[in-house]
Amino acid sequence: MPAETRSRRSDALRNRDRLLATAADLFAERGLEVPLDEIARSAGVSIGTLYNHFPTRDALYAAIIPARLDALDRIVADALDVEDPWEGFVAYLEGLFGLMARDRSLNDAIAQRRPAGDEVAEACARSVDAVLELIARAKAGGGLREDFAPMDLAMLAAAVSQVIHESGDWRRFLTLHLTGLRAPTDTTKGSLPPLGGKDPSNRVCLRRPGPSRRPRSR
Amino acid sequence: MPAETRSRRSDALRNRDRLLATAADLFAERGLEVPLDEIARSAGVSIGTLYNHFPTRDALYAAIIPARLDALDRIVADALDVEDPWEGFVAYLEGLFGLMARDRSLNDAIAQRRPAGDEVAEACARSVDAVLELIARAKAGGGLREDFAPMDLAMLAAAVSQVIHESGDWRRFLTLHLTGLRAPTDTTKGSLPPLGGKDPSNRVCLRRPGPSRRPRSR
DNA sequence: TTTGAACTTGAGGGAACCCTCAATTTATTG
DNA sequence: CAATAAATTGAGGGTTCCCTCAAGTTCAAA
Repeated sequence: MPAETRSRRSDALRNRDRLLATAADLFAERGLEVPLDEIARSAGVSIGTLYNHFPTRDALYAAIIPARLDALDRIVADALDVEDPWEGFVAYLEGLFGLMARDRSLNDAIAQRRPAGDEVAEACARSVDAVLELIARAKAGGGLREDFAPMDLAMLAAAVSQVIHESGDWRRFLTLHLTGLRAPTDTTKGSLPPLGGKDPSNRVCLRRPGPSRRPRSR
Repeated sequence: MPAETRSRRSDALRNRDRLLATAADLFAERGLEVPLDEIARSAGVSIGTLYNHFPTRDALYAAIIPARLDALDRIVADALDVEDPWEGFVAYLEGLFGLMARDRSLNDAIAQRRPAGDEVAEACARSVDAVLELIARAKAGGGLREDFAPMDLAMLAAAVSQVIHESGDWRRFLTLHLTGLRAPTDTTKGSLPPLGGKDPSNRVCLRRPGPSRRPRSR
């Protein structure tokens, strides 16, 4: 006889889906601390059902994360596809922080470095390799300073996460961080990208400073 | 007759002092969220007594803040005393963040922009003027980029606060932010300050990049 | 020393959130 | 339509922290 002849009940599947959808929304909007009671209520289900499907908050979050991780993988892949090493590095940062800005739970998850579940840890490890590659390439041919360490990226992520949290203009902040606060000196005149405070089409400036600017396409 | 003929009881004064000292310690060490029960217990006093002296958590914190605000005033004054405008600006940042690193409650207070009490708000306003002055001077003669806005300072404070919170090397982060991530180009070769990862005498690099470096004393 | 006001105490009620489990309902299968 | 396994339910117990207040204690003035 087959291993399992009895299939999952339809209402259980429906409830599970509802819970996941609701939790994803609430986590993205308000962070990881949303009361579980509220998630259950919003999903039109009792708290007991929530616990029935997901014994812990982490289990619930672990069931939501994969989609975000896929997005992250895509961002990393895209960044690696960018020809110019510096632009690729910046594209990664922009993608990652954009994701964090759209989903507060990512923000929280990073801040409290508690990788809810092995799957997350694994996916992080997966992307770490790619990120190291991005960094190496940016150092070799993109003008990233040689003493830049992975720790600096972690600090930057933490920093930007807080800027996002306080509804700051994180793109502006990132641009500042990438280029520094100093005005152009006589020798580097004109090398600073604009900050674009209120610009609705807010993009981090990808261009390298200095005279050697060549347009790039992807 | 005099307005108040009856003096405060000695035990009340003693308890108040103990509460303030204990709360200052705990707030500095663990942030603003320390349970009030614990503060009372640590002070060797009942929770009722705490509430008797300080009806709200904010009232308690408001009674603690002045010392920190004085320190902040001193930092601002010292920064204004620095001759070189850029160095003065950096000295202010270093002082402010150093204060935040030593006292997690400052960190929290800034993060949740809830200026526990008018006194705090007033002191902030007081120092804002001086800070604007520092910024203006740094722009005029210190090479601070012209498009730097107070908002950028607020974002930086938020960012550094998170770096501190996660036990990051905030001096390193600050140096990076001040100078940017790009390696020296041909024209600016040698202008980057060292990051000093494990250096125990960790100071933010105050020197201006470029050839025009003159030592300075205070 | 007495006395009254000032002060302290800590049990306890309330709120928010967590999690469990016995009773009930519902889907599926024969 | 039973029969039964699968799911759902929500009241309730646990924890932590907040805050109050009636009863008790201590100071200091007379």
